[in-house]
Amino acid sequence: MTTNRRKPAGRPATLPDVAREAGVSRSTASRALAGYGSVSPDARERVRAAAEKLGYRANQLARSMITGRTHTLGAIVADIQNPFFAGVTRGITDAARAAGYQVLLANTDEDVAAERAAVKMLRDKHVDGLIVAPAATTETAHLAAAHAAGCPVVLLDRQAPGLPADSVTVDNHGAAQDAVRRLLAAGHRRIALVSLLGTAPVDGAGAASSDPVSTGLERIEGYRTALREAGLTDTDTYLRTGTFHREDPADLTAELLSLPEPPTAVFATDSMIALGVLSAARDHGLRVPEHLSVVTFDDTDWARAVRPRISVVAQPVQELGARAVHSLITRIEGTAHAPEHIVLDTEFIERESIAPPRSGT
Amino acid sequence: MTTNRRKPAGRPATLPDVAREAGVSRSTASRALAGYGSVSPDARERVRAAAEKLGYRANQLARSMITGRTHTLGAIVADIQNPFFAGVTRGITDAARAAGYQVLLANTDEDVAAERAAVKMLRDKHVDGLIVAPAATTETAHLAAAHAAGCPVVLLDRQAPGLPADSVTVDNHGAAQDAVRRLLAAGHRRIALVSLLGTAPVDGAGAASSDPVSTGLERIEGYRTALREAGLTDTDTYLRTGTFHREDPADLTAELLSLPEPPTAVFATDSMIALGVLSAARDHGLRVPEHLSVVTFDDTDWARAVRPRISVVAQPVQELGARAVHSLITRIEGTAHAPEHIVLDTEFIERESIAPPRSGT
DNA sequence: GCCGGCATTGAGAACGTTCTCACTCGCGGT
DNA sequence: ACCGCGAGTGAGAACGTTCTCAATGCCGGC
Repeated sequence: MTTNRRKPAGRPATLPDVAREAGVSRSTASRALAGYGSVSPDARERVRAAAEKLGYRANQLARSMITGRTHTLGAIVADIQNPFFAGVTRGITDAARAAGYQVLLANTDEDVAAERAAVKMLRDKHVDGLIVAPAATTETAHLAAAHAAGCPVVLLDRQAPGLPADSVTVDNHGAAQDAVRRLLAAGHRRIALVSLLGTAPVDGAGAASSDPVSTGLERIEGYRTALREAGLTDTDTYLRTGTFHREDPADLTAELLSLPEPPTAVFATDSMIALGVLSAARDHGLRVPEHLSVVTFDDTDWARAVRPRISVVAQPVQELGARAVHSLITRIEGTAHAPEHIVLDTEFIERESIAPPRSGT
Repeated sequence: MTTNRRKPAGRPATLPDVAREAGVSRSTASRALAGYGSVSPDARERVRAAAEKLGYRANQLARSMITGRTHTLGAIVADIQNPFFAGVTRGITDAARAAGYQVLLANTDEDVAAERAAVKMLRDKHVDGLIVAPAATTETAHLAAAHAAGCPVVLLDRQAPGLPADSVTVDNHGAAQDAVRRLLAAGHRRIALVSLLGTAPVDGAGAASSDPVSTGLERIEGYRTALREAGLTDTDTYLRTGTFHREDPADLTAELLSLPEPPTAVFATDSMIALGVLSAARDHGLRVPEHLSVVTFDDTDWARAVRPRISVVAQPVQELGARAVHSLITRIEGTAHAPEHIVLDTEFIERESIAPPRSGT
């Protein structure tokens, strides 16, 4: 009974199949389905019916060959497991899908070489544009090249000075300054900052990382500004920065807490560092906020569920991703215009992790 | 001085450009670069040099048109912001990249319609295969269709009975049973389970969700088995299941804690539910583990940083993703074979969130 | 000297679309 | 009766590869 072998399809129906079924040419079928040019109502309906009957779905690869558009965006982030980037990625995929785009995802682990490789692969696949949280501020030749070659780039969360690309960030300096001010207002004077910056230097050269990312640096500057405002000139005594995959924030904190005059408050530059801080505090038998006040960037789900609930600088993570997508798509579909730098607002969420310092300073 | 306008390239170099530069035909250039057929050492070298000089990169779209392979995998998960899926996605992207594949990502929010739409888009883009954490157990026609049409599917974290697809899961029943046994061993008798299952039913029909996912069900069965083992026949008194986006795990827990005879221990079926449980416990002025013992699936970063540290059933999240990729790629590249069902081991990590119940049962 | 075989090569088709162009109608205006 | 025009249509090129196939040249064996 299955002798009729038209529809069952060994291979999926193509445009010629639809055209044949509808009794028109490929051109007319294409016009009818894509809705351009002019097609008689009759032909249009016959094509529609034929397409439906055969279960026709246009091959996007072939279409992309012609149009030069893949309707695919590349997203290059440091680590999807970091709640910040998870949220950002969520924002990206949702906004992209709403706009009719798909997202090709790549992790870099803050490694510039991995980022370069990712850009290469994504461009080979002809993504229409790139959303990148760059691993380094200065080594951005691959991004500049992509941009120049007509594959627009929008920077996410981080700036890259020389690059004529759009960017979507928050006011890290201001937000950090504000957070530290709150600690100062509670009476703290010995306020630490714990952060992780950049990747391990390639040459065994040095102490600091070779090329830290802008975000961390701005937060540190905000911290320093707040301290100076309060008349504290020695802004780096309690400043601890480590390197990704090398230092553990918990160790950095442990060292701080073992100081003769340990800090009474800690400012963590992201949620994963805050976890290390909390862990170290516990190991030292310190209670938050009685013995140690804690503030961190990023309002993760656990920050409002743990005891005490943690006061945080909340970033609009999903919106960050969504705005990046919109910037990118306007640039893809629109005309050339000067790079725009979108700066979104953060929100300080006061909870229970800040208290006045125990005894006097 | 820039009159020579060969290399500067208005458009990227194509194979004909390379062939011309090397003084050979397209065919030879293609053979030299792809490394098949036979090419003289001389020609091979000239082509290589020409390609390098022009900065030639093969257009993967065009290649895919011919070969029928895109070297792209589709990953369809419920919610990338859930740490479990974030970890799984990390495993997927890493394993895929190592194998020379890219990953197209889609979120479903546990919504079958969204899943269907995602499958459609991804197949239009001609992904070589699909990794899916299906939102429903029975509504899998779109997955079966993809599989039958030569777009292999591997199920991740969840089973779908009728589907002849590979799967990678953990032993949810056993792991849940083991976790509840630990609570029983600590002396608990009133042990609750809090879970979220399926999506809201489309018709306003009913109490329970229409088509819950296998994972949650298996965990519930494991819980029941453990209780029955211990001679507790009434296994559903403290069983609370809600619906995604409708019920809040914290509310479910709050209701349990307000019971005349409240549970002395709670088993959460994933980390986001555990957060709700913890939150509700805090709101009721209950301390963990003194007043309430807590165990959960998923070893997230915060579980070992908060006080008390939470005992968990750790799933090998990254490996789950990596194994799914490997299964999928062997099926893509290999010959047809019977569906294989990989079951990975979980590990119970004992920490500080379990204590004997306060007074008597 | 002839023939079989192998290495090397290039012409051209194919993949499934979109797009440009030229052609044929039918109709209304002059 | 003729022209112009617009709607509708189809032929064919184009996108940038891979792949099939036939042709060429060279070599050694007989």
